[in-house]
Amino acid sequence: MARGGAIVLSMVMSLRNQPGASSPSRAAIVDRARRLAAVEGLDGLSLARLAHDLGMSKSGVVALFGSKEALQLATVSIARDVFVEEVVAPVLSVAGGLDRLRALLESHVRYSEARRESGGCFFAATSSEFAGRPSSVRDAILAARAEWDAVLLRIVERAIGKGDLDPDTDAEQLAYQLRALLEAASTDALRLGTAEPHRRTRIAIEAVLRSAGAP
Amino acid sequence: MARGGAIVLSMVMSLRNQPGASSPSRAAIVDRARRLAAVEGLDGLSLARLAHDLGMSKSGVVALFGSKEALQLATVSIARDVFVEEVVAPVLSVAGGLDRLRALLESHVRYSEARRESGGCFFAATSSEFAGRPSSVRDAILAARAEWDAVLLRIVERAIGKGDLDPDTDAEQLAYQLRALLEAASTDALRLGTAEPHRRTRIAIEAVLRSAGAP
DNA sequence: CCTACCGATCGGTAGG
DNA sequence: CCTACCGATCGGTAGG
Repeated sequence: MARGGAIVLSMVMSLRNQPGASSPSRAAIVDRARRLAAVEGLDGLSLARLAHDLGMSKSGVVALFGSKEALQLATVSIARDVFVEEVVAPVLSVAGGLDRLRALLESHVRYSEARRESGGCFFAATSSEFAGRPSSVRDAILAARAEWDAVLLRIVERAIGKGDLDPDTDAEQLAYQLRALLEAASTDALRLGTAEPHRRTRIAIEAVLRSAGAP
Repeated sequence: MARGGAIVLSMVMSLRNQPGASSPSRAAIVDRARRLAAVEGLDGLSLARLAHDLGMSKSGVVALFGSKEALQLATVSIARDVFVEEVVAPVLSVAGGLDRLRALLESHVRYSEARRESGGCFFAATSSEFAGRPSSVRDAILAARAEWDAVLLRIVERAIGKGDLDPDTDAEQLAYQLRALLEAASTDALRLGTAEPHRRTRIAIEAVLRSAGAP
Protein backbone atom coordinates (compact mmCIF):
# COMPACT_ATOMS: atom_id res chain seq x y z
CA MET A 1 0.00 0.00 0.00
CA ALA A 2 2.79 2.39 0.91
CA ARG A 3 4.44 1.20 -2.29
CA GLY A 4 1.32 1.93 -4.35
CA GLY A 5 1.06 5.45 -2.98
CA ALA A 6 4.67 6.15 -3.78
CA ILE A 7 4.22 4.96 -7.33
CA VAL A 8 1.20 7.17 -7.91
CA LEU A 9 3.12 10.14 -6.57
CA SER A 10 6.13 9.32 -8.66
CA MET A 11 3.98 9.41 -11.76
CA VAL A 12 2.41 12.70 -10.82
CA MET A 13 5.69 14.24 -9.88
CA SER A 14 8.07 12.53 -12.31
CA LEU A 15 10.93 14.67 -13.50
CA ARG A 16 10.29 15.90 -16.99
CA ASN A 17 13.81 15.94 -18.36
CA GLN A 18 13.76 15.51 -22.09
CA PRO A 19 17.11 13.88 -22.81
CA GLY A 20 18.97 15.31 -25.77
CA ALA A 21 16.87 18.44 -25.89
CA SER A 22 19.30 20.43 -23.77
CA SER A 23 22.89 21.52 -24.27
CA PRO A 24 25.18 22.47 -21.38
CA SER A 25 24.70 26.12 -22.29
CA ARG A 26 20.94 25.83 -22.28
CA ALA A 27 21.04 24.28 -18.84
CA ALA A 28 23.37 26.99 -17.53
CA ILE A 29 21.20 29.77 -18.92
CA VAL A 30 17.96 28.36 -17.58
CA ASP A 31 19.47 27.74 -14.18
CA ARG A 32 20.72 31.30 -14.01
CA ALA A 33 17.34 32.59 -15.18
CA ARG A 34 15.64 30.57 -12.48
CA ARG A 35 17.81 32.07 -9.76
CA LEU A 36 17.48 35.61 -11.06
CA ALA A 37 13.72 35.28 -11.52
CA ALA A 38 13.30 34.31 -7.87
CA VAL A 39 14.58 37.78 -7.00
CA GLU A 40 13.55 40.09 -9.85
CA GLY A 41 10.71 38.15 -11.38
CA LEU A 42 10.53 36.39 -14.69
CA ASP A 43 9.26 39.26 -16.79
CA GLY A 44 11.54 41.99 -15.51
CA LEU A 45 14.51 39.79 -16.26
CA SER A 46 15.96 41.00 -19.57
CA LEU A 47 17.84 38.93 -22.11
CA ALA A 48 20.73 41.39 -22.10
CA ARG A 49 21.04 41.27 -18.32
CA LEU A 50 20.95 37.50 -18.31
CA ALA A 51 23.49 37.26 -21.12
CA HIS A 52 25.85 39.68 -19.38
CA ASP A 53 25.69 37.69 -16.15
CA LEU A 54 26.69 34.59 -18.07
CA GLY A 55 29.45 36.32 -20.01
CA MET A 56 27.82 35.78 -23.36
CA SER A 57 26.05 37.91 -25.94
CA LYS A 58 22.34 38.57 -25.91
CA SER A 59 21.81 37.05 -29.32
CA GLY A 60 23.61 33.95 -28.13
CA VAL A 61 20.87 33.48 -25.55
CA VAL A 62 18.15 34.18 -28.09
CA ALA A 63 19.69 31.73 -30.57
CA LEU A 64 19.38 28.89 -28.04
CA PHE A 65 15.76 29.53 -27.13
CA GLY A 66 14.16 31.37 -30.02
CA SER A 67 12.30 33.88 -27.90
CA LYS A 68 12.03 35.27 -24.42
CA GLU A 69 8.76 33.41 -23.95
CA ALA A 70 10.43 30.09 -24.77
CA LEU A 71 13.17 30.89 -22.26
CA GLN A 72 10.56 31.75 -19.64
CA LEU A 73 8.73 28.48 -20.25
CA ALA A 74 11.97 26.51 -19.98
CA THR A 75 12.73 28.36 -16.74
CA VAL A 76 9.34 27.53 -15.22
CA SER A 77 9.87 23.91 -16.19
CA ILE A 78 13.26 23.69 -14.50
CA ALA A 79 12.01 25.56 -11.43
CA ARG A 80 9.28 22.98 -11.13
CA ASP A 81 11.82 20.15 -11.42
CA VAL A 82 14.04 21.68 -8.75
CA PHE A 83 11.08 22.06 -6.44
CA VAL A 84 10.07 18.44 -6.92
CA GLU A 85 13.61 17.25 -6.41
CA GLU A 86 14.25 19.31 -3.29
CA VAL A 87 10.87 19.24 -1.58
CA VAL A 88 8.84 16.25 -2.75
CA ALA A 89 11.30 13.56 -3.80
CA PRO A 90 13.06 13.23 -0.41
CA VAL A 91 9.82 12.41 1.41
CA LEU A 92 8.72 9.61 -0.91
CA SER A 93 11.01 7.29 1.04
CA VAL A 94 9.01 7.99 4.19
CA ALA A 95 6.07 5.65 4.83
CA GLY A 96 2.79 7.04 3.50
CA GLY A 97 0.47 8.51 6.13
CA LEU A 98 0.98 11.11 8.81
CA ASP A 99 4.73 10.54 8.84
CA ARG A 100 5.03 11.39 5.17
CA LEU A 101 2.72 14.39 5.55
CA ARG A 102 4.84 15.75 8.40
CA ALA A 103 7.99 15.09 6.39
CA LEU A 104 6.59 16.91 3.38
CA LEU A 105 5.59 19.96 5.41
CA GLU A 106 8.95 20.10 7.16
CA SER A 107 10.69 19.64 3.82
CA HIS A 108 8.83 22.65 2.42
CA VAL A 109 9.57 24.79 5.47
CA ARG A 110 13.25 23.94 5.25
CA TYR A 111 13.27 24.64 1.52
CA SER A 112 11.77 28.04 2.10
CA GLU A 113 14.21 28.72 4.95
CA ALA A 114 17.13 28.00 2.65
CA ARG A 115 15.65 30.31 0.01
CA ARG A 116 15.30 33.21 2.40
CA GLU A 117 18.88 34.38 2.20
CA SER A 118 19.20 33.72 -1.50
CA GLY A 119 16.30 35.98 -2.32
CA GLY A 120 13.05 34.09 -2.29
CA CYS A 121 11.06 31.35 -3.92
CA PHE A 122 10.68 31.23 -7.69
CA PHE A 123 6.97 30.54 -7.64
CA ALA A 124 6.21 33.14 -4.99
CA ALA A 125 8.05 35.75 -7.05
CA THR A 126 6.48 34.87 -10.39
CA SER A 127 2.92 33.88 -9.53
CA SER A 128 1.59 37.34 -8.81
CA GLU A 129 3.68 38.76 -11.64
CA PHE A 130 1.65 36.97 -14.29
CA ALA A 131 -1.62 36.83 -12.36
CA GLY A 132 -3.19 39.61 -14.37
CA ARG A 133 -2.73 38.82 -18.03
CA PRO A 134 -3.30 35.42 -19.62
CA SER A 135 -0.23 33.90 -21.28
CA SER A 136 1.46 30.59 -21.84
CA VAL A 137 3.95 31.40 -19.08
CA ARG A 138 1.13 32.05 -16.66
CA ASP A 139 -0.46 28.72 -17.61
CA ALA A 140 2.82 26.92 -16.97
CA ILE A 141 3.19 28.53 -13.55
CA LEU A 142 -0.40 27.70 -12.65
CA ALA A 143 0.04 24.10 -13.81
CA ALA A 144 3.11 23.66 -11.62
CA ARG A 145 1.26 25.06 -8.62
CA ALA A 146 -1.77 22.88 -9.31
CA GLU A 147 0.53 19.88 -9.39
CA TRP A 148 1.91 20.82 -5.98
CA ASP A 149 -1.60 21.32 -4.60
CA ALA A 150 -2.50 17.84 -5.84
CA VAL A 151 0.53 16.22 -4.23
CA LEU A 152 -0.16 17.83 -0.87
CA LEU A 153 -3.82 16.84 -1.07
CA ARG A 154 -2.98 13.26 -1.95
CA ILE A 155 -0.61 12.91 1.00
CA VAL A 156 -3.21 14.40 3.33
CA GLU A 157 -5.84 11.99 1.99
CA ARG A 158 -3.48 9.09 2.55
CA ALA A 159 -2.89 10.12 6.17
CA ILE A 160 -6.64 10.17 6.69
CA GLY A 161 -7.14 6.90 4.82
CA LYS A 162 -4.51 5.19 6.91
CA GLY A 163 -6.31 6.23 10.07
CA ASP A 164 -3.56 8.59 11.27
CA LEU A 165 -6.03 11.50 11.25
CA ASP A 166 -9.72 11.64 12.17
CA PRO A 167 -11.70 9.80 9.49
CA ASP A 168 -14.14 12.69 9.10
CA THR A 169 -11.36 15.18 8.36
CA ASP A 170 -12.03 17.34 5.30
CA ALA A 171 -8.88 16.65 3.28
CA GLU A 172 -9.19 19.66 0.98
CA GLN A 173 -9.81 21.98 3.90
CA LEU A 174 -6.83 20.62 5.82
CA ALA A 175 -4.57 20.83 2.75
CA TYR A 176 -5.72 24.39 2.18
CA GLN A 177 -4.86 25.45 5.73
CA LEU A 178 -1.47 23.79 5.62
CA ARG A 179 -0.68 25.42 2.31
CA ALA A 180 -1.69 28.81 3.67
CA LEU A 181 0.81 28.34 6.50
CA LEU A 182 3.61 27.23 4.18
CA GLU A 183 3.11 30.22 1.94
CA ALA A 184 2.93 32.63 4.85
CA ALA A 185 6.31 31.40 6.05
CA SER A 186 7.76 31.97 2.62
CA THR A 187 6.44 35.49 2.05
CA ASP A 188 6.70 36.78 5.61
CA ALA A 189 10.27 35.59 6.08
CA LEU A 190 11.31 37.45 2.96
CA ARG A 191 9.42 40.54 4.01
CA LEU A 192 10.58 40.65 7.62
CA GLY A 193 14.02 39.15 7.12
CA THR A 194 13.76 36.92 10.17
CA ALA A 195 13.33 33.22 10.89
CA GLU A 196 10.28 33.89 13.06
CA PRO A 197 7.67 33.12 10.37
CA HIS A 198 9.12 29.66 9.89
CA ARG A 199 8.98 29.05 13.61
CA ARG A 200 5.36 30.21 13.73
CA THR A 201 4.43 28.10 10.73
CA ARG A 202 5.92 25.00 12.36
CA ILE A 203 3.93 25.67 15.54
CA ALA A 204 0.73 26.28 13.59
CA ILE A 205 1.19 23.16 11.46
CA GLU A 206 1.41 21.02 14.58
CA ALA A 207 -1.65 22.72 16.06
CA VAL A 208 -3.66 22.13 12.89
CA LEU A 209 -2.56 18.50 12.64
CA ARG A 210 -3.36 17.85 16.29
CA SER A 211 -6.82 19.32 15.94
CA ALA A 212 -7.29 16.88 13.05
CA GLY A 213 -6.52 14.04 15.40
CA ALA A 214 -2.77 13.68 15.00
CA PRO A 215 -0.87 12.42 18.06
CA MET B 1 -12.75 50.96 27.38
CA ALA B 2 -14.19 50.19 23.96
CA ARG B 3 -13.89 53.92 23.33
CA GLY B 4 -10.21 53.95 24.33
CA GLY B 5 -9.37 51.08 22.01
CA ALA B 6 -11.05 52.83 19.12
CA ILE B 7 -9.07 56.00 19.76
CA VAL B 8 -5.75 54.18 19.79
CA LEU B 9 -6.64 52.45 16.56
CA SER B 10 -7.78 55.63 14.97
CA MET B 11 -4.42 57.18 15.67
CA VAL B 12 -2.54 54.24 14.26
CA MET B 13 -4.73 54.06 11.22
CA SER B 14 -5.64 57.69 10.68
CA LEU B 15 -6.10 58.69 7.07
CA ARG B 16 -3.11 60.58 5.83
CA ASN B 17 -4.76 62.98 3.43
CA GLN B 18 -2.70 66.11 3.13
CA PRO B 19 -5.28 68.76 2.21
CA GLY B 20 -4.21 71.11 -0.51
CA ALA B 21 -1.37 68.92 -1.65
CA SER B 22 -3.44 67.23 -4.34
CA SER B 23 -5.20 68.52 -7.43
CA PRO B 24 -8.12 66.71 -9.02
CA SER B 25 -5.78 65.48 -11.76
CA ARG B 26 -3.31 64.11 -9.27
CA ALA B 27 -6.06 62.22 -7.51
CA ALA B 28 -7.39 60.82 -10.77
CA ILE B 29 -3.94 59.69 -11.88
CA VAL B 30 -3.06 58.05 -8.60
CA ASP B 31 -6.39 56.29 -8.41
CA ARG B 32 -5.95 54.94 -11.91
CA ALA B 33 -2.38 53.88 -11.10
CA ARG B 34 -3.61 52.07 -8.01
CA ARG B 35 -6.16 50.08 -10.00
CA LEU B 36 -3.75 49.26 -12.79
CA ALA B 37 -0.98 48.29 -10.36
CA ALA B 38 -3.26 45.75 -8.68
CA VAL B 39 -3.31 43.91 -12.01
CA GLU B 40 0.03 44.58 -13.71
CA GLY B 41 2.18 45.60 -10.78
CA LEU B 42 3.58 48.98 -9.90
CA ASP B 43 6.86 48.71 -11.75
CA GLY B 44 5.59 47.28 -15.00
CA LEU B 45 3.10 50.11 -15.22
CA SER B 46 4.54 52.68 -17.62
CA LEU B 47 3.93 56.40 -17.60
CA ALA B 48 2.88 56.34 -21.24
CA ARG B 49 0.35 53.58 -20.65
CA LEU B 50 -1.08 55.36 -17.65
CA ALA B 51 -1.27 58.68 -19.51
CA HIS B 52 -2.98 57.07 -22.50
CA ASP B 53 -5.59 55.45 -20.24
CA LEU B 54 -6.36 58.86 -18.78
CA GLY B 55 -6.42 60.59 -22.16
CA MET B 56 -3.52 62.86 -21.36
CA SER B 57 0.11 63.13 -22.40
CA LYS B 58 2.93 61.32 -20.69
CA SER B 59 4.74 64.51 -19.81
CA GLY B 60 1.56 65.81 -18.26
CA VAL B 61 1.73 62.94 -15.79
CA VAL B 62 5.42 63.50 -15.14
CA ALA B 63 4.85 67.24 -14.62
CA LEU B 64 2.44 66.51 -11.78
CA PHE B 65 4.66 64.07 -9.93
CA GLY B 66 8.24 64.80 -10.91
CA SER B 67 9.26 61.19 -11.41
CA LYS B 68 7.92 57.70 -11.70
CA GLU B 69 9.19 56.92 -8.21
CA ALA B 70 7.19 59.83 -6.75
CA LEU B 71 4.09 58.58 -8.55
CA GLN B 72 4.68 55.10 -7.20
CA LEU B 73 5.03 56.43 -3.66
CA ALA B 74 1.83 58.45 -4.00
CA THR B 75 0.09 55.34 -5.30
CA VAL B 76 1.22 53.20 -2.36
CA SER B 77 -0.02 55.93 -0.03
CA ILE B 78 -3.47 56.06 -1.59
CA ALA B 79 -3.69 52.27 -1.74
CA ARG B 80 -2.99 52.20 1.98
CA ASP B 81 -5.71 54.81 2.62
CA VAL B 82 -8.24 52.87 0.56
CA PHE B 83 -7.41 49.69 2.46
CA VAL B 84 -7.86 51.43 5.80
CA GLU B 85 -11.09 53.00 4.70
CA GLU B 86 -12.59 49.83 3.26
CA VAL B 87 -11.29 47.19 5.67
CA VAL B 88 -10.37 48.75 9.00
CA ALA B 89 -12.52 51.85 9.44
CA PRO B 90 -15.90 50.05 9.25
CA VAL B 91 -15.06 47.75 12.16
CA LEU B 92 -14.03 50.47 14.59
CA SER B 93 -17.72 50.98 15.40
CA VAL B 94 -17.90 47.39 16.61
CA ALA B 95 -17.15 46.86 20.30
CA GLY B 96 -13.50 45.92 20.94
CA GLY B 97 -12.89 42.27 21.68
CA LEU B 98 -13.81 39.10 19.82
CA ASP B 99 -16.68 40.84 18.03
CA ARG B 100 -14.36 43.41 16.51
CA LEU B 101 -11.81 40.76 15.63
CA ARG B 102 -14.42 38.69 13.82
CA ALA B 103 -15.70 41.83 12.09
CA LEU B 104 -12.20 42.75 10.95
CA LEU B 105 -11.50 39.30 9.54
CA GLU B 106 -14.84 39.19 7.75
CA SER B 107 -14.23 42.70 6.45
CA HIS B 108 -10.92 41.60 4.96
CA VAL B 109 -12.40 38.48 3.40
CA ARG B 110 -15.17 40.51 1.81
CA TYR B 111 -12.69 43.11 0.59
CA SER B 112 -10.63 40.41 -1.07
CA GLU B 113 -13.76 38.81 -2.54
CA ALA B 114 -14.70 42.12 -4.14
CA ARG B 115 -11.18 42.49 -5.53
CA ARG B 116 -11.21 39.08 -7.14
CA GLU B 117 -13.13 40.06 -10.25
CA SER B 118 -11.39 43.41 -10.61
CA GLY B 119 -7.98 41.80 -10.79
CA GLY B 120 -6.50 41.40 -7.37
CA CYS B 121 -5.23 43.22 -4.32
CA PHE B 122 -2.77 46.07 -4.69
CA PHE B 123 -0.48 44.91 -1.91
CA ALA B 124 -0.50 41.29 -3.01
CA ALA B 125 0.47 42.34 -6.52
CA THR B 126 3.22 44.76 -5.52
CA SER B 127 4.81 43.15 -2.45
CA SER B 128 6.67 40.39 -4.22
CA GLU B 129 7.47 42.73 -7.09
CA PHE B 130 9.75 44.87 -4.95
CA ALA B 131 10.84 42.15 -2.55
CA GLY B 132 14.23 41.74 -4.16
CA ARG B 133 15.78 45.17 -4.47
CA PRO B 134 15.79 47.83 -1.76
CA SER B 135 14.02 51.06 -2.70
CA SER B 136 11.87 53.77 -1.23
CA VAL B 137 8.82 52.21 -2.86
CA ARG B 138 9.60 48.89 -1.22
CA ASP B 139 9.94 50.63 2.14
CA ALA B 140 6.55 52.28 1.71
CA ILE B 141 4.89 48.99 0.85
CA LEU B 142 6.53 47.27 3.81
CA ALA B 143 5.49 50.10 6.14
CA ALA B 144 1.87 49.80 5.05
CA ARG B 145 1.93 46.07 5.60
CA ALA B 146 3.57 46.46 9.01
CA GLU B 147 0.83 48.88 9.94
CA TRP B 148 -1.80 46.31 9.00
CA ASP B 149 0.04 43.62 10.97
CA ALA B 150 0.02 45.93 14.01
CA VAL B 151 -3.69 46.65 13.75
CA LEU B 152 -4.58 42.97 13.50
CA LEU B 153 -2.31 42.16 16.43
CA ARG B 154 -3.79 44.91 18.55
CA ILE B 155 -7.33 43.73 17.94
CA VAL B 156 -6.33 40.15 18.76
CA GLU B 157 -4.66 41.32 21.97
CA ARG B 158 -7.77 43.21 22.93
CA ALA B 159 -9.95 40.13 22.42
CA ILE B 160 -7.61 38.22 24.73
CA GLY B 161 -7.43 41.08 27.24
CA LYS B 162 -11.20 41.30 27.39
CA GLY B 163 -11.42 37.60 28.22
CA ASP B 164 -13.11 36.63 24.95
CA LEU B 165 -10.25 34.24 24.14
CA ASP B 166 -8.17 32.02 26.41
CA PRO B 167 -5.91 34.23 28.56
CA ASP B 168 -2.84 32.16 27.69
CA THR B 169 -3.35 32.62 23.94
CA ASP B 170 -0.20 33.70 22.09
CA ALA B 171 -1.46 36.85 20.40
CA GLU B 172 1.33 37.07 17.81
CA GLN B 173 0.92 33.43 16.90
CA LEU B 174 -2.84 33.76 16.53
CA ALA B 175 -2.49 36.94 14.46
CA TYR B 176 0.06 35.20 12.26
CA GLN B 177 -2.24 32.25 11.57
CA LEU B 178 -5.19 34.49 10.82
CA ARG B 179 -3.12 36.60 8.46
CA ALA B 180 -1.89 33.49 6.67
CA LEU B 181 -5.51 32.50 6.05
CA LEU B 182 -6.51 35.95 4.82
CA GLU B 183 -3.64 36.05 2.37
CA ALA B 184 -4.29 32.55 1.13
CA ALA B 185 -7.87 33.54 0.29
CA SER B 186 -6.59 36.51 -1.66
CA THR B 187 -3.94 34.75 -3.71
CA ASP B 188 -5.73 31.44 -4.22
CA ALA B 189 -8.97 33.06 -5.34
CA LEU B 190 -7.11 35.00 -8.00
CA ARG B 191 -5.19 31.93 -9.09
CA LEU B 192 -8.12 29.52 -9.19
CA GLY B 193 -10.81 32.01 -10.16
CA THR B 194 -13.34 30.60 -7.72
CA ALA B 195 -14.93 31.65 -4.45
CA GLU B 196 -13.83 28.43 -2.75
CA PRO B 197 -10.71 29.88 -1.08
CA HIS B 198 -12.80 32.51 0.67
CA ARG B 199 -15.18 29.85 1.90
CA ARG B 200 -12.26 27.75 3.16
CA THR B 201 -10.65 30.74 4.84
CA ARG B 202 -13.89 31.55 6.66
CA ILE B 203 -14.15 27.97 7.91
CA ALA B 204 -10.50 27.94 8.99
CA ILE B 205 -10.78 31.28 10.78
CA GLU B 206 -13.66 29.98 12.87
CA ALA B 207 -11.74 26.79 13.65
CA VAL B 208 -8.66 28.75 14.73
CA LEU B 209 -10.71 31.14 16.87
CA ARG B 210 -12.59 28.29 18.53
CA SER B 211 -9.39 26.49 19.37
CA ALA B 212 -8.29 29.74 21.04
CA GLY B 213 -11.38 29.60 23.23
CA ALA B 214 -13.91 31.57 21.18
CA PRO B 215 -17.54 30.54 21.59
C1' DC C 1 -1.00 70.71 -18.93
C1' DC C 2 1.13 70.28 -24.29
C1' DT C 3 4.74 68.97 -28.44
C1' DA C 4 9.09 67.59 -29.48
C1' DC C 5 12.92 65.46 -28.33
C1' DC C 6 16.90 62.88 -25.55
C1' DG C 7 19.80 58.61 -24.40
C1' DA C 8 19.07 54.03 -22.80
C1' DT C 9 17.19 49.69 -23.09
C1' DC C 10 13.89 46.38 -24.66
C1' DG C 11 13.05 41.76 -27.64
C1' DG C 12 14.35 40.20 -31.88
C1' DT C 13 16.67 39.64 -36.74
C1' DA C 14 20.37 39.37 -40.47
C1' DG C 15 24.26 37.33 -41.67
C1' DG C 16 27.97 34.84 -40.61
C1' DC D 1 27.78 31.07 -30.53
C1' DC D 2 29.31 36.30 -32.45
C1' DT D 3 28.78 41.60 -34.33
C1' DA D 4 25.82 44.79 -36.04
C1' DC D 5 21.63 46.44 -36.47
C1' DC D 6 16.19 47.07 -36.33
C1' DG D 7 11.76 49.43 -34.54
C1' DA D 8 9.50 50.12 -30.26
C1' DT D 9 9.26 51.72 -25.80
C1' DC D 10 11.19 53.22 -21.54
C1' DG D 11 11.73 57.45 -17.96
C1' DG D 12 12.73 62.03 -18.26
C1' DT D 13 13.84 67.01 -20.09
C1' DA D 14 13.37 71.52 -22.77
C1' DG D 15 10.57 75.00 -23.72
C1' DG D 16 6.42 76.80 -23.81
